[in-house]
Amino acid sequence: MTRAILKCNYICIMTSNTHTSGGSRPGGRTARNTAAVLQATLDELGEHGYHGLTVERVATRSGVHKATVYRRWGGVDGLVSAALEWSTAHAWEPTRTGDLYTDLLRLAETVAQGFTDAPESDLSTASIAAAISSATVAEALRAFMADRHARAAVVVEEAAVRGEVPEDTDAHEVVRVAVAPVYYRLFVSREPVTAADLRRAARTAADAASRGLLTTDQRTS
Amino acid sequence: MTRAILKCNYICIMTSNTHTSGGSRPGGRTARNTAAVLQATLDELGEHGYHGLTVERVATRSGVHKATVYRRWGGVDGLVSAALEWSTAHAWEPTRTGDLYTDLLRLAETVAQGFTDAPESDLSTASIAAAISSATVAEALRAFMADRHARAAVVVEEAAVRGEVPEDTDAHEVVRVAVAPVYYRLFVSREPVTAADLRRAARTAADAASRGLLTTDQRTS
DNA sequence: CGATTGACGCGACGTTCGTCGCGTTAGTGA
DNA sequence: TCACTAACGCGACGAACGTCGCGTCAATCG
Repeated sequence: MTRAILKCNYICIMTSNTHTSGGSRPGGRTARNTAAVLQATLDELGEHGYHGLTVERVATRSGVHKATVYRRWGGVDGLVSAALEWSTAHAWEPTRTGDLYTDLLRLAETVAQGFTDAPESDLSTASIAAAISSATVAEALRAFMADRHARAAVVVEEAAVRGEVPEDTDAHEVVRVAVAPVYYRLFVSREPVTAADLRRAARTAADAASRGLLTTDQRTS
Repeated sequence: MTRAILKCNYICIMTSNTHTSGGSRPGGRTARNTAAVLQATLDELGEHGYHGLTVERVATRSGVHKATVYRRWGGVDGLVSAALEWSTAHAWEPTRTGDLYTDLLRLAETVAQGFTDAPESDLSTASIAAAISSATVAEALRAFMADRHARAAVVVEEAAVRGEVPEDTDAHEVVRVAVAPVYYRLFVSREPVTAADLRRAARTAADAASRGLLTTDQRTS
């Protein structure tokens, strides 16, 4: 399943994770192991989820010895963290349609799909879960989300240029208002996420922004 | 630590969990074990968090045998689920000040404190984490949140009566818009949650509601 | 091309987890 | 009060987890 994407991952990891070893010998075998292990981690996450993610299974599947995995990644959390950090390198761009509401709707749809349909949904969900227990994963998730936020903010800044929203609109806050309800339904209230919910979230964020409710100098009592 | 509250829990569990055994013998020993085990679960959650929650430790601390815990609760997820279901019974009421913004602010503050300062913060966090891996906990969390949502919606309905917001305002959506950013920062973007953030979330929800952006018949393209 | 040395493979070890069968205890109802 | 039986206590068991010491391999550099 999803062989094409996984193959892509394989190559990306091989070329981008030479720095992961950090030390003095980023040689071919180490990089090859890194690729195999992270690939196996993603596969295992897809089949058994975060709860069923085991170092022993990852080691067996990747062909790398168990002790090596423990030495280099420290355990399950380290594996998830490494996989998440790789995702940060995998650049992402928001779709820009020239209309703020539509852009935010695409954003919300991306989030919803990213935790349900998408091939990386298991990694995404695992990251949320692992970040609660592990400070390492929490930091990796924070960095990942900061990167995505910075990229997503572009759609709001362009809307400001077009005059759709005030100049001093807080782009990050607009993004938050648009996507937060999606995460809330997925992980907290456990309500289903319908297409109408996504539209409402995007509509609320866009309208609130255009009416100047989400400016940077908002002084709230 | 927090002995008074835990004592309260103890009594509540003893009296309210007679139905938990469900079957034909809700006798004194069973109820006593239930109280001891759930109490130990809360204590362990407070000391070691969800990641460090172990059936064996809960059994030892409660004085109930390990096999019994596995039989009745099935494992760690069952313990968290049972503790969460008890919390649902522990009725909660939102503070009502007569002003929608202030009420929503109190709501957001309650959420933020409920995951950081409060004595039950460990249970709350554990529930979010466990619900990702366990369908049982997910259902318990859904029921819990549905109850809280229904109770919180009152502040919006009263605002509608006062004329602060349109009659056809979607009370649940207003609550969602007010609290979702808090959860988002806590568990997803991993940003700090400041008092200003809480005020902004409440302000946005209150303003959006008063301007008719959150009505039930909102037809979004 | 050969020496160096960091990373890896290997197997064994102690620990913890979750399950099982059986004997005992203690609520329940006559 | 007494028999009944559901629930519990108990100890042992296999399996999986995570760690360790040691021998080997291969990437790097002279």
